[in-house]
Amino acid sequence: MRLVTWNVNSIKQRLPRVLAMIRRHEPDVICLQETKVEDQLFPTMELVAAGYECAMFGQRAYNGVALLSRVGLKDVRYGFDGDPIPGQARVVSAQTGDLRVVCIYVVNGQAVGTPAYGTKLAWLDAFRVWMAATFDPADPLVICGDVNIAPDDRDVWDPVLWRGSILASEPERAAVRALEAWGLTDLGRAAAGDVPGPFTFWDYTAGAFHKGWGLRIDLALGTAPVADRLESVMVDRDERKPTYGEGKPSDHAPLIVTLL
DNA sequence: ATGTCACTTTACAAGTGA
Repeated sequence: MRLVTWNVNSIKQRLPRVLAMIRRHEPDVICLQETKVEDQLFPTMELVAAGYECAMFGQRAYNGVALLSRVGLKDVRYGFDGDPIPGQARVVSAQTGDLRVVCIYVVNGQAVGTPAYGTKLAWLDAFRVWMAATFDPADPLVICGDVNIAPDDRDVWDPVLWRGSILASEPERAAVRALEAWGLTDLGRAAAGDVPGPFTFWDYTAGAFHKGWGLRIDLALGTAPVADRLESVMVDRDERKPTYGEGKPSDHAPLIVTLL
């Protein structure tokens, strides 16, 4: 079983690269974030032609998530009970194969101390409460998505520069730990050990990718039955290269998780 | 820190969010 999670920053702009990624990695399940499109304009035909059933939860211009599977989707749920900002499309989940997959796009938060930052922390808490009330950590479940948090200093390119700032602040990191405490393992960190990264995001500005200024903010968090099946986790960094593939890159690269 | 991108609009440049 192979899963990919990828913040595509507009599925309309990124469709050729998504189709090429599918040919390269042949994932069973794909979690997309920042699709930025209403459901009726989602490229369902092209992805069905590629072999995937599609559950999309989108909106115009902002946010938007989608869950694609070539092993079937059952019990699809759109959003979550208790969402403090229910007008924003950020979570879609379903049963696929033997897994419950929860595709999430966490609030960015803009900057520490802003209203958006408060919304981010409130959203993360409400999401955790819903998860705990709805699912059982003894079951095979994985949360995949753009979490917009680098869990610790190994997940930022310059820990001193990033200390305390948005995406790396202690309250954000505590929110990830609270999710893990419910019964989830950070599969990317489990695979990498103490090696920094692997980064999944490089800012578009300042030549960040070329300079290695990356962050690991796209995560796959699995319950114990999933963590026990972990074979490998890798990042397809080629997808972040401007010269690779068709059209411009997203600012995120796909995270590929393979389970036994 | 700042070599960007995508989207939207009493649109054809500028604001917003990332």
